Amino acid sequence: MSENNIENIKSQMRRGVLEYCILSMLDKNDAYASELIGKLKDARIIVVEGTLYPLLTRQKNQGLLTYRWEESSQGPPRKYYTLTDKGRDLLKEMDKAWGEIVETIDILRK
Amino acid sequence: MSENNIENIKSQMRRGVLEYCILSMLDKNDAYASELIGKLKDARIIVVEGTLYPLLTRQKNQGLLTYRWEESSQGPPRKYYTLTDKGRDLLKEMDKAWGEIVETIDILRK
DNA sequence: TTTTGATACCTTGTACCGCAAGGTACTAAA
DNA sequence: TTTAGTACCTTGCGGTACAAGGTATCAAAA
Repeated sequence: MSENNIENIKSQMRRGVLEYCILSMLDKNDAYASELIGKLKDARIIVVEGTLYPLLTRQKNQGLLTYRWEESSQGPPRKYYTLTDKGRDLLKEMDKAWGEIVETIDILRK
Repeated sequence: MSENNIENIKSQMRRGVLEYCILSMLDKNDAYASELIGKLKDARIIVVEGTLYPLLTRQKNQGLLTYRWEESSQGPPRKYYTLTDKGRDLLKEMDKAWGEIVETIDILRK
């Protein structure tokens, strides 16, 4: 119950930064969806497929990302996503917005 | 258009921390809704009434808050909210969760 | 005394988004 | 030829922020 509650809270907090995380990761390296999910899990940010796929599609439709298909040596082909210039610009704005929020919370908690 | 987009992003980011902000503020002082809205606005976290009132009611129903009515020298009576022990406990968990997320983003951005 | 402005409470309808669950398809190994 | 692993994607549901509109109290101005 309390477990459930805090999980819910964490999920809420993640909500706001998920887009930011995706763009951040793609800023460093192109990646495909399953890969991103794995990395986020490692970073203790749990995301399920039903969340990520629509998100990537949304970002692509907004012109923040593009993708290309690449064959895999094992398994089906992968859809590698790449940040566009527009995506990079937005990422910079997100950096600023994130910094502001962190700062604000810091002040509120003192 | 781009303006709109970044505002949306900020709104999303706020989304995850709003509950946390409310409990944090009430941890320091009892307060009533309009007062909280004002303080959040000062902290550059914009929240409208239609967001805050249901949120406070939700937190109250979860046993995180209680309230009492107090007369005002000018204007209608005010509903002062107070953190419960349960609310304080949850706040501690939120502190931890928030710290983790900030740390994670920090790593992802490097 | 009635109207206006400020303060404070609250609700309804809409849109968005994360999640659970389920589905398809390709490849390799058993 | 069936099973396991990988990778893609969609549908339905529930929760939540926001826009907009509504009610009530009090004090001061008209």
